[in-house]
Formats: sequence, C-alpha cells, structure tokens
Amino acid sequence: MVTTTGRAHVALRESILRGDLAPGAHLGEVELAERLGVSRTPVREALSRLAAEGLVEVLPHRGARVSSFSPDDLDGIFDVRLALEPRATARAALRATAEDLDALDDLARRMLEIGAPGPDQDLDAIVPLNRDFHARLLAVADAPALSAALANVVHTPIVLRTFHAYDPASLARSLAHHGEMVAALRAGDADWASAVMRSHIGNARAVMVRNR
Amino acid sequence: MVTTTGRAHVALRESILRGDLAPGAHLGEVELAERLGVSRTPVREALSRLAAEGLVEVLPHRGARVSSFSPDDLDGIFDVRLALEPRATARAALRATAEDLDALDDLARRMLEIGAPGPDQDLDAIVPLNRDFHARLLAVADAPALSAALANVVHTPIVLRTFHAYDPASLARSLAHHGEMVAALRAGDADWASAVMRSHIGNARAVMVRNR
DNA sequence: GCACCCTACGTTGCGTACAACGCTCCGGGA
DNA sequence: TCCCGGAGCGTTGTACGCAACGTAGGGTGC
Repeated sequence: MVTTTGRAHVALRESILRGDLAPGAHLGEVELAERLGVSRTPVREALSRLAAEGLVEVLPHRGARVSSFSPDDLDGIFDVRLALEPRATARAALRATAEDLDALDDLARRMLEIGAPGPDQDLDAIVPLNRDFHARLLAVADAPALSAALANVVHTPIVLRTFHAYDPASLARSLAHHGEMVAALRAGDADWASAVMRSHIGNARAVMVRNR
Repeated sequence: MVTTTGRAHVALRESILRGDLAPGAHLGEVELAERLGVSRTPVREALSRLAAEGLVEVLPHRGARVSSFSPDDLDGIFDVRLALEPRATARAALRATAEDLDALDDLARRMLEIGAPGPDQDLDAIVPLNRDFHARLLAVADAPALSAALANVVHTPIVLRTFHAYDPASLARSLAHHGEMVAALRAGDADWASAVMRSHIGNARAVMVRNR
C-alpha cells in the first residue's frame, strides 16, 4: 500500500510543478488537507519533504509557502548544474547500455517532433519528456550522491515552465543538444558528452537570464 | 520559542554525528521519543528532516535507521565535493572581507595547534573547528544553491570522525591546507584558492579510501 | 522433515483534539 | 494624528489513540 503521505507529497509537488500553486503562495495546512481529502498529518509530512527538496519554505508558526527564486538564485542554480551535470553525463557515456541509449534516443526524438515550429508544436508536452531525459541520464550515470545533490537544488519546476520563454533559435539548439548527447553517449565519448551538456546548460542559462 | 521538533532534530543529528547512534542502527520512534521526553510526533518530523539531509533512511512501515555508506558512496560524495567546494572557494577568494579572513585564519591556526603531534594533540577537538572552517568558507562564497547542494550530500559526520584515520603526514598536509587557503583568499587569488581546496579534498579522499 | 499458512505482537501511519504562537484590529494615551 | 498595548481569531505545533502494515513464531498439512 502506498501511504497517504506519499500521495499528498506527489500531488502537491505536481501542483507546484504545474504552476497551480504559484511561487510565494501561502499553503494552509487545513486547506490542502481538505482539497486532498486527508487529515493535516500527512499534509505536514508532505510539506516537510517538499521543504527538503527546496520546493517550499516553512516558517515556524507561520506556515509554508511555495519557494520563489530571485535572478541571483537562478544563476546559482545554473552554477551547480554546470558543476555537476556535465560530470554525470561523462560518467553516463562510459556506462550506458543499448537499452539506455534507445530510451534516451526515443525521448530526444519525441521532443524534437513536438517542439518543431508549426501547428503541432506543444511546448507544455516537452516538459515531462525533458524531465525524463535528464532523470534517465542521471540514473545511467549511477552516481547517487551526485543525483542527490542535484535533486535538492535544481528544482525542475523553474526550468520546467520556461520552454515558453525560449526563442525559436534557442529552443532548436536545446532540442538538438539532446540528440547530440545521445550520439556522444553512443560513441562512448565522455568529453564530447560533457561538452554538449555544458552547452545545453549554457543555452538554458542565457534564456533564463535574458528573461529577467 | 524554539519548537520541540527543532530540538529533537538537532539532538538526533548530534547523536548521529557524535557516533552514539551507529550507522545501520534501527531508530524506533517510541524509544527516541522517551529518550528525548517528547511525543512521537516531533520525533517523526525530526526523522523526516534527517532523512532529507541523508543522515537516516526511512522505510515505509518499517521504521528508520541511520544511514551507512559504502566505499562507493564515499567516493561519490568526494566527487561531489570536488565538483563544488573548489568552485565555492574560488568565489570566496573574490568576496572575503578582512573579518572573514581573520576568522578563518584563527580557525586554521587553532587546528594547527591542537593537531600538532605531542601530548596536547586532540583529534576530537579538531572536528568542530574543521566543520566551522568549511561552513564559514561556504558562507563567504555566498552561493546558497551551492551550499544547499553540498549540505544535502556531504554529511559531515562521515568526514568528521575520520581524523583518527589520518596518518601523521596526511594530517599535517590537511591542516597546512587550511592555512594556505587563507593565504590564497587573502591574496584574492581564486585559482590558487580552488587548487588548494582540490588538494585538500584529494588528500582526504586518499585517507578515506585507504582505510576501507 | 520441510514448506506453507495463520495468528499474535510490535511497529509505523493516520486522524483528531487541545495547546501555543503570530497576526490583526481596536482602543487608549501622548 | 500617531504610536503603543491588548484581546480575539486563525493558524501551526504537539500529544494521544486507533487502525493498518510488517514480522516472527508456532502449528498444520503434505
């Protein structure tokens, strides 16, 4: 049986990631409990976990609210990504199995399809695919400490809702990077792979910074 | 007023850091609650937070236990430190105030004193000083995301109880590094500072790996 | 003799009630 | 008119009780 706390946790996280709960919004325990149909106890536990992930901040006796990030915060997050993700990608290049490569290839291809300019473009649908891609890459790297360090900082939400912010050229670059990364992994070239990841993050940072 | 949960949190963390609660030890909620003189509720909250920090692991319906780390885990942790701490040190070199430098200098000097071979050597007393030194360095770097990423992974505990594992030469090097780091910061030389930090971590890694 | 099931116990998960804290609004004084 | 103090309200923090899950032990059937 999956615990009620666990369900509350993922439900709240999804709400935040989706943007239903805006940054800075106050999170009343009773309100959330009623909305989820549970008591306050699992809600408190879930908020606790989300606080650990950095998605919400709790102030003693004053409740919780969705975290918001200043431009400086964002810049710092990109610094951490830049320090860790290329390293993970390099490791992944040495460890990826054929199955891993196919899965990543599939994700990259689908993102390219639905991200292409035209009537079928669906920027929102890219979000989960992109998340899966980076998550899978981390899993392949098989570096738990590194994944943990990233997970607690690189709150996908911020990155996630910004595909709308990409101009066409940046978006095309970003989607192309995924494909190139798979190629580098397939070649087992750690240097190439990590360089592509650095480009990928640099491109994203430019988009984020420009928009603030 | 500081909350009961907060006190339970720090009390348990200290117990783990001090080694009173050995890695792998099962943590019963009622037992902890009785020992701390509180109810199970704040204990559960505290365990939740400790789990987020990576100090304990909770298994649904099966309770919590103190995390233990395999040699591979340790290696991964050093990888993360190597990716992040030199970067933080470089930033610190550009931002340290005279006050910061004096504080760090003082810490480095005291560690050197009590770490010197002889009757006054006190390896246990180095631990908190070392923790303060690295914490202060992170604070000076003023990179919240970077600090958060490290905090959630580099559970000082592991590093902390290992000064006894240092052979004399490695210990001397480690203590000298602190002083050299201060010198590099004072010179405002980011490259130098980060290089010393890389050496510092490499030295520590060698000690840890050799002892396993 | 071995494997499986079933029962009983101890634990954790959740709900609810009460206590304590913080905020807001109102009133009094300077 | 502005500032300070206090009471009321809504919130969060903690305790406790019950229910559900996991585990270990003994018993039964093959």
